[in-house]
Amino acid sequence: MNAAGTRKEEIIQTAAKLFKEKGYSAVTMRDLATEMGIRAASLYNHIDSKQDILKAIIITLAEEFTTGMNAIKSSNSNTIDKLKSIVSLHVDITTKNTYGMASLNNDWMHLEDQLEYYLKLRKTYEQDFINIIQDGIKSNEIIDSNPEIIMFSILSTLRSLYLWIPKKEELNRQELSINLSTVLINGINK
Amino acid sequence: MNAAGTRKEEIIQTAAKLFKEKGYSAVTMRDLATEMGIRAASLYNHIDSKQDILKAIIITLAEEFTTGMNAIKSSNSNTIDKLKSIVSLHVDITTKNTYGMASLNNDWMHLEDQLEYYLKLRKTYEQDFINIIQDGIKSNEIIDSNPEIIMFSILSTLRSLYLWIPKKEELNRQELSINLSTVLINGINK
DNA sequence: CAAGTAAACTAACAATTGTTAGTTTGTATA
DNA sequence: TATACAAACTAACAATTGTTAGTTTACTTG
Repeated sequence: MNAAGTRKEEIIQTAAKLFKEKGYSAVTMRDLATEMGIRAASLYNHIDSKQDILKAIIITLAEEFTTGMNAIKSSNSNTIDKLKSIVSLHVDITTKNTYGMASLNNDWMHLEDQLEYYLKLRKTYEQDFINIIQDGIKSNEIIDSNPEIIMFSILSTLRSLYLWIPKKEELNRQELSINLSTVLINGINK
Repeated sequence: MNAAGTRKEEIIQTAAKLFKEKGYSAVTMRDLATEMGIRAASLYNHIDSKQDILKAIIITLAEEFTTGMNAIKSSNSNTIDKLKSIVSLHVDITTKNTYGMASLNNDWMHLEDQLEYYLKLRKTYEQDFINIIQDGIKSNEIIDSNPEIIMFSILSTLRSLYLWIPKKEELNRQELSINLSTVLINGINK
């Protein structure tokens, strides 16, 4: 039983929560222990190092995004539907792990051994995203504007979801996903 | 001559650069001194504390945004033009101080004495932004969608500009501002 | 009951942290 | 030439950091 529900997983989730509030560097192992109601040394019965925690949080999420993107790009939907799927992917993952998304966005540079691997996953993700946009421009489905600006604009919003979702509990996932897609794709001009 | 060009200002700008790369907590006074080519203790001839540097970076920027927003909301432009002005405001400030924008976005929670003041400025800024959107919905200038989602979507993109502007040197400010306004306001659907 | 094990503990470490005190150096001004 | 001052320096501090070693506690299982 080395999956969810273990003590290690509890520690990682608690760490993610603290990392969201103060960032990886500002959270001490004693902070984390206090939050868990134990002593700092006791943490090491379950995890190898502080770095080990960060790695678990970030790499898990980055791989989820990679898996999701692979499914989307190999589907035979049109461009608009692919973009809507990307929005849903971010809403889903962020809803399930709001705390972890903060680390993914803000603390990836503190990865040590896994930094290169993370950067590779991110770069591939962004390239896949741009390819979808470029296909949509060629097929005349979306406006012929700078693909990087389009991606940047959408992705910035999706990457910031972790800041915003916790405050909007009344809005369910599907509803948020649809609203966001509308605003991002159709704009707000009347 | 206590403004730009002083040694203190050099230190603050260098600090902002390091803070962008690793975050406030992960940058030590010795890191900063090394980057300046001096010893850590020498920094204290010019600044009061590490916290003092963070305060200078963040509060200066936050007040620039407040000033800009006050000008926009008291203008008698229509909603679309006000939104375009907000885009320009962010592009301008971010272009002039890319490093500082990283601290504003990611290290505000490490403010001590000035935290409350910062939060007040931010809250007011967001409320002004929402008011502009709500006015635009009432006057039928923009679509009747959730105002918070609209603000969140636009503001997320604008707040992420600091990550993106340094990589796009060929694109000038005005061009970027126009492109972004188009995508954010009119969407990408054809 | 005996053995094993998960999970906590105390105590300590070497390194690093922000900061202070006091001093030296070089340059500009009176 | 004497004075002042900006800006660097060395040396040290008390506190905090991540981590290790070794031990104790309380269940669970054979």
